Order: sequence, then structure tokens, then C-alpha cells
Amino acid sequence: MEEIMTMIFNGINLVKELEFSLSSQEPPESDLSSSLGSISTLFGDANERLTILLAWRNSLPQQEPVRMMDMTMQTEPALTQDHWLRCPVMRTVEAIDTSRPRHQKRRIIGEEETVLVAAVGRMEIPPDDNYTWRKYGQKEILGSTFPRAYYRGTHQKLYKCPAKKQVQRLDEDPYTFRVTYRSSHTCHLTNFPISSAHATTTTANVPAIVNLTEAMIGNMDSVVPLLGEPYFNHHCLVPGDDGDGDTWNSPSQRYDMSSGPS
DNA sequence: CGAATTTGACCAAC
DNA sequence: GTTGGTCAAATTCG
Repeated sequence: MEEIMTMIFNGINLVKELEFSLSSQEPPESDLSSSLGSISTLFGDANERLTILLAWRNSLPQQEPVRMMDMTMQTEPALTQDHWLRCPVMRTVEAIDTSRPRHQKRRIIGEEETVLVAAVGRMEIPPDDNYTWRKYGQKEILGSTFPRAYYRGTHQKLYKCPAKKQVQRLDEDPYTFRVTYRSSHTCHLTNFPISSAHATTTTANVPAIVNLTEAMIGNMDSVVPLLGEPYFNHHCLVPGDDGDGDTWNSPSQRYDMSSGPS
């Protein structure tokens, strides 16, 4: 496993170098091709080994699930602090038991997706995830230094979208946030036309490294938080004027997780 | 002034 | 009784 992580980190370093060379100058096409080839090979090999490893582990009885978060934090915690690096932690899909009354559904959570999101630079807020969320609560969590914030889609009532998320700073690394998305989005872009300008804006907000890394990893299932729901099926994806008259709140308001323990 | 956030209270699960 | 998730009144912001 250590070897795979090393490969991934090496690949990320190559991506960083590529990103730097792209931002500082226009490298020759041959260099670009060579660089992309190296990155592709590295991530491809890592993915292949990981697939084999997972298949092997899954064949063993009562194995603990592989948790990317733990591995990342143990091997190179500083890495996540520099970029918007998302690591899928776990994905659980459970059917919602509609036969139960509301108050008995606490543990029946439907879809849940947890990702780690590194703060940009040394800011105490996670980067924008291209959706508008409305904060509806904050709680001190036992055993956690930082409070957990609860968000739901800005247009939850308008579109009856059940999407929610929880944001919590990690004790081990205050510049990394664990973001848990709950419930699938019932609001779809087909219900709410967006302009191409908006679409451009949203993708432009995502640092290049994320797109590059996603593309290189290859295993689309492992990057569901990046490319699948909830990222592209939410009305709240649209920044700024989304047509219903309301406005975006500032990232600092949406992610005011800077408060420490009380 | 409308919309979003804050925060204490409430409620159900454990 | 404790804890996590949500509600809603009060407050803040643009």
C-alpha cells in the first residue's frame, strides 16, 4: 500500500510541476506530451495496483474498508494543505425506509458521501465546491476540536432538494475539512436552465490540478465525489444570479469554521 | 428590507 | 442522560 501511495504522491508532484510550468510559461508541445505521458503512466500504474489490492482485500473476510483519509494523513499530511485535494473516504448507500416516522430515521441516511477537502493555501475555509449552500446549524461534536456545520441547498424549499452536507475541520489538520454529502439531489439542471456563461464560471473556479488529477486517476468510481453527484446535479451549482433573484453569500459566511473550541 | 447566518432549544437515537 | 441533527427566533449583512 505504501508503494501505491508513493506512486500517487509522485504523480501529484508531477502534476504540480506541470501546473507550475503552464502558469509560468508555455512549454513546448513535446514537453507537454512527455509530461502528460509520465503522469498518465504513474496514475495508471497506481490505479492498477490499487485495484488488485482492493480485489485481494475484498476477498478476505471482515476486512476493514480502505480509508484514503487515514493513509493520506499518515503518510504526507502536508500534501493536502497545498491544493484542493479530494479523497473519497467512504460511500454508503442505504435505502430510505419510508415506512418509519420522521423521528425514527436518524440512522437511515440514504446516500452518504464523505470527502476530504483541503483549504486553499492557509485559509481557514475549504474551497468553494461550486454550489450554494445555506447553513442551518452548527454543533460542537464530542471528541472534535472544531464544531460541525450543517448545510442544505439554498433552493431546498423551491425545488424540494434534500441534498445536505456537513463540514468539519479535522483535529489532525485544521486546514483540511471533512465534507459529508447526504441525500441525492432531486434538483437537476434540466429543471433549471443555466447559461453557458455560468457553466464556464463554475468550471473555471476549480483549480486545474483537480481536473488533471481526476482525469489521470482513471477509476471513475473512485472519483464520484468529483464528477458525479452531487457536483453536477444541483441547482445551487450556479453561482451568482441564478435566476430566482437571490444572491450568493460569501465563502467566508458559508464556511465559517474558523471558530475553535468554545 | 429581504435574505442568510447564528445559536439556543428541542427531539429522537443510543 | 448524552449526543447528533434540526428548527426557528434573533441577529447580521448587503
